[in-house]
Amino acid sequence: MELHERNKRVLQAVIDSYIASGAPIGSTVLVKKYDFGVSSATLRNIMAELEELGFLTHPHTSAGRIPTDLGYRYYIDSLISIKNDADDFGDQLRQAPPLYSDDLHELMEEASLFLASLSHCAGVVVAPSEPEATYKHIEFVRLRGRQALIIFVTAAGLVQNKLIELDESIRQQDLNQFSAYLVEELERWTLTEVRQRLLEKMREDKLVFAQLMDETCRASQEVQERENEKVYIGGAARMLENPEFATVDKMRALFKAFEDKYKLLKLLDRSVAAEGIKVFIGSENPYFEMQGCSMVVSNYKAGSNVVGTLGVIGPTRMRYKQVIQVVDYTAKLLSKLLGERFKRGIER
Amino acid sequence: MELHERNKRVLQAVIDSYIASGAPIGSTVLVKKYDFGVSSATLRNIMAELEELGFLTHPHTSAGRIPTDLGYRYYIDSLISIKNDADDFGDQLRQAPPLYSDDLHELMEEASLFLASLSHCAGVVVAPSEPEATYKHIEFVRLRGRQALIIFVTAAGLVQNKLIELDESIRQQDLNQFSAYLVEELERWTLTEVRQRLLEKMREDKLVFAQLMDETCRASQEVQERENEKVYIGGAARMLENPEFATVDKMRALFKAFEDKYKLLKLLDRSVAAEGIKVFIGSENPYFEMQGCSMVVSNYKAGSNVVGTLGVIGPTRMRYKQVIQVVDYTAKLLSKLLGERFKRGIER
DNA sequence: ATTAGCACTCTATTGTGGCGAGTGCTAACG
DNA sequence: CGTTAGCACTCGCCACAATAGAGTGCTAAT
Repeated sequence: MELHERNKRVLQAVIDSYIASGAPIGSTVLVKKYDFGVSSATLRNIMAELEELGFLTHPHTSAGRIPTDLGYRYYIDSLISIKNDADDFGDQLRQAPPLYSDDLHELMEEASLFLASLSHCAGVVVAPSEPEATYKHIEFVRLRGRQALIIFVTAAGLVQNKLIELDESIRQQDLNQFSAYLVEELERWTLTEVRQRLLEKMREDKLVFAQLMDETCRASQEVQERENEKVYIGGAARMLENPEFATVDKMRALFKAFEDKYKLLKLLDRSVAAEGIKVFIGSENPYFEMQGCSMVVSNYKAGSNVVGTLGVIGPTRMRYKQVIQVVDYTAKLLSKLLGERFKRGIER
Repeated sequence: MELHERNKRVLQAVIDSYIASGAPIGSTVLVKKYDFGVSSATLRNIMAELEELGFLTHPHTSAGRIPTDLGYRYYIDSLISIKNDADDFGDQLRQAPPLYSDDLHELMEEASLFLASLSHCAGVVVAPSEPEATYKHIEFVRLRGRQALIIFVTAAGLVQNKLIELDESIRQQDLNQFSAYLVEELERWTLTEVRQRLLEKMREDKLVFAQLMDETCRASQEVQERENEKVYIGGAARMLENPEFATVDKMRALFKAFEDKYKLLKLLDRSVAAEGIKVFIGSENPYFEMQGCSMVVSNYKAGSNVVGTLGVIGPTRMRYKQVIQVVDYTAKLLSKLLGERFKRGIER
């Protein structure tokens, strides 16, 4: 769909103004704020045209225009040109306090808060999912009685643990030996492969470690599933700063939606495949039935692999230009941190 | 302060009704709902008396009575008798889905959500703080280059980790040996004591492990501090169900307050000393300047030691009878879980 | 001490009219 | 034909008034 140059500029002006003020934009306001060289009557004609095309609407007869979802879509796809724009956000981004935690969980949480504070929306980070069983280390620690802790250290330096029941006959010494064996094998094979090899090798041998191996695989899987379900939502209260959520019902609906992390996860996972920034406007996201919300999401990597998704959820009327920069910057920042720290581990 | 029996009953009736309905209670309502055997005029006199004593107030001349903070205080201290009451909550509590996670972090989060869902308020759990350095296991895992992960397993089965820089000259084999040495010593001594002994023993020996030991102590301290700052807030959105937070400003203030976890921590820590349930009504809690909020808190234990605090934050007009039961039950439940699982570890 | 009765107070709700912003349409203009 | 000035019309917003209703406080009687 191609518009005349002037109409494009009008559409952009309306959306810019509306994003800035939150109030419907009338023709006279445009005349005063922008220099189109035409009268308000002409602008009215243009706006009527844009409305007919579905880019604008107005809440009632005697109100100014506001963008439709389609209008925002066109705005995002064709009208935003960050380069030329005065509102480059880079300086502020670089001045923001960086992420510093060395604990991966905390790092994710920091990232979500970072996103939130810079975008004035809710920040969302989906925990990194690593390819199956790329462990750097596996350790068994006996607690009391039959209970023991199995500890996994992933290639990315993430430490996970799970409580298991262990046969009393297995001594800590055996465990250490088994752990050492595993660690060595994991240099070359994945956990399931190791299991396969171990079973073959042991067919004639005693089967005491076979059970332990199964237990380990099961624990690994469970721990990984648990990890994959993690979604960090930071600064949800930031959303309340926006006047669109000024009614109690809207707020309540919003927080209800945030509580259902699983749905959110599904929604975000959809975007994991393609790289780059993606913007979902209002009704465009089917799972998230929250009205009037948009998402700006991107992927982050560890080394050369895409491992997770992060982004921002805010009102459809958000400062896309800035938010897109924030999300992009954060994704790159997180990728850099993960890459720097654990490059070797991940790339193997 | 002793009231006449009848006046007590009136005060209780007013507060019960107000908690149930949220609207100011008039004299005629009381006559209809309760059987005091007196007319509304007498009740008006009684209520005027109670107001003079500071237990009740009314928002404007032609409105019914609502409790003051002092009124609630008297209600909590003298009028609540759970035993006799029909609204025993025990059955519902026992029917609630239990806490099941074996990961301590998740267990805390589950507990906070458990509190929230049963109380319809926000649930808060302060992470357990264990006495200094009661570790069950310490492990070193080399990542790439100088980086290594140091992993602590506390007596309660909590796994903590911290990234450290390590001299390249130290081989993984040395690390394993050192770890084995530490684990053995930790059976009898705390980490700082081990450090002391090691330094004495090594004075003449090579000092390579002294540095590692220092690093370990520092990491331990940092990890512990990090742990002690953890506050789990579950179901904050539950608060929105209460009509008192129907205005946007209240909501915003509330969530702002929740975001400042540090203040909350301070507030909750104050109650760690004494055992049993405590109720802080409205303005009684100085740090938490949120108007119209009360807290019901208790401690939980691991074995015989008090290790943490948990509770509920909600509107001053909350169902104290139920909430007190919920908090008590949850505290005992969590204590039981921790005690069962890690009894031997903690008690050593 | 308790009660019935009544005047009084204050809130919440509903209805009304005026104001202002902004549109859509028409007719005139270059 | 695109642009513009002018004007009637629509609708939300706000202030104001009128009304109904709930509940109190006081007084006098029991």
